[in-house]
Formats: sequence, structure tokens, C-alpha cells
Amino acid sequence: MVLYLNTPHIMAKPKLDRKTLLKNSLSVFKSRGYHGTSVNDLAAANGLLKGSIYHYFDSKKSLMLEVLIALKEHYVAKVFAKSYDEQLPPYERLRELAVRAEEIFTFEETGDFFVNIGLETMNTNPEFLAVIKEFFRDWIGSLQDLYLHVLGREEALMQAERVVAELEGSVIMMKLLGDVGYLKRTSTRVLNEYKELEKLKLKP
Amino acid sequence: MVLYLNTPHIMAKPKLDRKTLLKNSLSVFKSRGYHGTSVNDLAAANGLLKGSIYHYFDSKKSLMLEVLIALKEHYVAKVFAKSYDEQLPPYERLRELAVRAEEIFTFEETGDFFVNIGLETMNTNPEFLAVIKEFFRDWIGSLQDLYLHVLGREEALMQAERVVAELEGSVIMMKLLGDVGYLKRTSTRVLNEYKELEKLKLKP
DNA sequence: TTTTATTAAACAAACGGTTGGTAGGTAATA
DNA sequence: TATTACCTACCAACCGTTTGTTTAATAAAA
Repeated sequence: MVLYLNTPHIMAKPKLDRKTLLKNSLSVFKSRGYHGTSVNDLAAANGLLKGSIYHYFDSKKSLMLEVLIALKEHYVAKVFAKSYDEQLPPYERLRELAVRAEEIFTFEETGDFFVNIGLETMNTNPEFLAVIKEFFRDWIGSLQDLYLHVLGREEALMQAERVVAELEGSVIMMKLLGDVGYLKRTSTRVLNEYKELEKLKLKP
Repeated sequence: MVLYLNTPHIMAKPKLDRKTLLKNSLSVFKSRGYHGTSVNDLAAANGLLKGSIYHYFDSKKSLMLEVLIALKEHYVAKVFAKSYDEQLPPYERLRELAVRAEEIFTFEETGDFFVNIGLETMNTNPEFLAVIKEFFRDWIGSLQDLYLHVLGREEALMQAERVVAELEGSVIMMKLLGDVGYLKRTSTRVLNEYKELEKLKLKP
């Protein structure tokens, strides 16, 4: 026999939709990392008790995997897609991408999530790395597409890789040193360099 | 009766000196992160049992702190010091710094340790952040000193910050994507840019 | 009635940390 | 030289807690 004393909210509440479940879990993983987050933390962030998490997910591991996949897909659809928007000239697409990147990194604090989790778990949970790699490959790919307007294939790839590395480096320094200037400077520099490449292309 | 207060010369010979103790612990923290490492792991890496660790350190936390401090001091003394070596011309100092950085990042895999641990623990263990910040401030400071030969004070600082951010970004991308090209390209670019700045300084 | 959502409770394993005790050494003294 | 006092290094065993996970019960919704 089980007694439910002092438990007024035992009734089955309307189902929590997966999206908010993942969103709440993401914010915990963001601030505590993977190993630093307990299933208890995840449940609490969703107003549940530990056991209830297993109604929705097989394991902590699979929950994290789903968070990573959802987040990556969100970026592909909502951010990286801008690169292929034929309505805008290439430079404007890059500018919009840069604006979104700044928002993401400074407010959502989510841009370094992939780096963070990747570094923390690459030796202990290599299954996360595949999604993380896809995220960066997609990001680099979308940038390469923009640089193809002003550079050859190989150079465009290298430039795209360089920009992603610089942005990530800036964000990390920004977070660790508490200096907000890094990212702004990097993104304006990237934009200026693109303008220069456009000029060079017109008058070689 | 004889008192043995500060008389380290009569100590029984330790099987493990603190240096190797810290070194072995570092390699565990490097591959498993902070939260992912247990005191058991640390003991095992030193051929000890868990309890024995507490003969040397107060806690897992203080062990990590000592690892961070020792590593930072090693860099200050053995790497960053190159910046101030008046025997060499500035460009050569930067080149030596770059060579060392490449070794550190690719072989010792230790250059991203500060980033790694910083990101993982900044919300849960803010006491580590102070040492990590010092590491980067020292690194940036040593680079700024080199850039002061070709740039003004403010610009030299910004350039130094940028180079560190770029290197860290490159290393992280290198690790996550398994591409070894990133770092090499970044360091040669940094060196070339320095050469350009030197030319600009001579003929303005 | 069946299904779904949630819970409390229990689980073994692992966690960080503590303790008592032993082995083996040094150094002063007898 | 032998004895004694004292020290370090280390381990085994244990502490209380927390981990991720499972299960049986329960209540609301369909």
C-alpha cells in the first residue's frame, strides 16, 4: 500500500509537451554541464520528480541526445537557412547571420553549448559528438556558400572554417574573462573583410 | 621529548612526489573533466586507493585548484616568458611562442584544458575561474608586450586578445572536428600579419 | 474501461570524504 | 648499538549521500 499524504498535485496533469521539456532541460544542461546535471535537476526544472523523467525518456543520455538534436535542427532551420535566402544580396545575408549570431551568443548563451558539451563529453560519451560535428559542419557549410560568391571553393571553405573558429574563440573568451567586446569586434571585422573581398572580386 | 615541527628533512621518503601526483591527476581531469572525474579515478591514476588521496589533499576541489595553479605557473615560467627574452628580436620571440603553442595544443593537449574546465565549472565551482582568468591575462599580457613593438598600447591589447581567441577557437574546432589543419593555418597567419605590421611600422 | 501521467519508494552502485591502524622510516638518546 | 619517540605513507573499511534507474500504486482523462 502506498500513502499519498501532503501531495496535492498527484493528479495526472495535462501532458507536458516535448518541446518545453527539452527547453527546460537545455537550460539546466547549459548552466551545469552534462556530468554536473543530475536527473533530479532535470525533473525539478520541469516541475516533476525524478522518476517522472523516465516516462518521457529512456535515460539521461538519450535526453541529452534529443536536446542536442533539437537544438541543432533549430539552428539549421532558423539561422543557417539565412545563407541561402536568394531574396537578399550575399553581404546582407552575412550581416543577418552575424546579427543572429550575436543575439544567440550574448542572450541565449547557447552558441557555446555545443563546444561546451563536446569538450566535456568527447572522451566519456562519444555518441554526442556526431550531432555536435553536424552542427558545425552545417554552420561552416552555410558560410562557405556565402564565401563562394567572392572566393574559390577551397578558399571559401577555409574562410568559413576560420570564421566559425574565430567566433567560437571570441565567445569563449567573452564568457571566461567577462569581456563583452570580443564578439562585437570579431563580427564587425568579419563583415568588413567580406566587403573587401567583394571589392577585390569586382576590380582584380 | 623531541618536537618535529617544520623538519621536512626527516620525512620518510615519499613514493610519489607532489609534482607527479599533480601531473597524473591532470591527465585524468583532461580526459574526464572535473565532474566526470571521481576521487577513485584520481587515486587509481597514481597507483593509490581513494583514502590515500586525502593524505595529500584536503578535497577533490583543492586538488583541482592546485593542478590549475601549477599548470598556470608552468606556462608563465616556461612559455610566456619567451615574450620578454631580450636576446631575440620581437618577431623571433613570437615565432618561438607559436611553435611552443603548437606543441602544447597538439601533443600535450593541455592548452584547451583551461577553457574546458572553465566552461564546465564556471557556474558550479566559481573558485576555479580566478586561476583560469589569470592564465589568459598572462598569456594576453605577454603577447601584448610583443605587439607593443609595432602597435600602440590599446591596439596591441586588442590584437593580443584577438590572437588568443583565434588560437583557442582553432584548437577547439580541431578537437571537435578532428581536423589538424586549423591550428597550423592560424599560427602561420598570425606570424605573417606580424611581419606586415613590422613593415608598416618601418615605412608608414 | 483503458490509457496516460505522475508519484513515492526502493534499488544497487558509485560518490566524496573520514577514520583507525599499520608498516617502515628517521633521528635523537641511552 | 640498541632503544625509543615520532613521523610519513598508505590502505581497508566504512560513513552518509547521491547517482541513474526501476517498480507498484494511484488518479485523472479519454
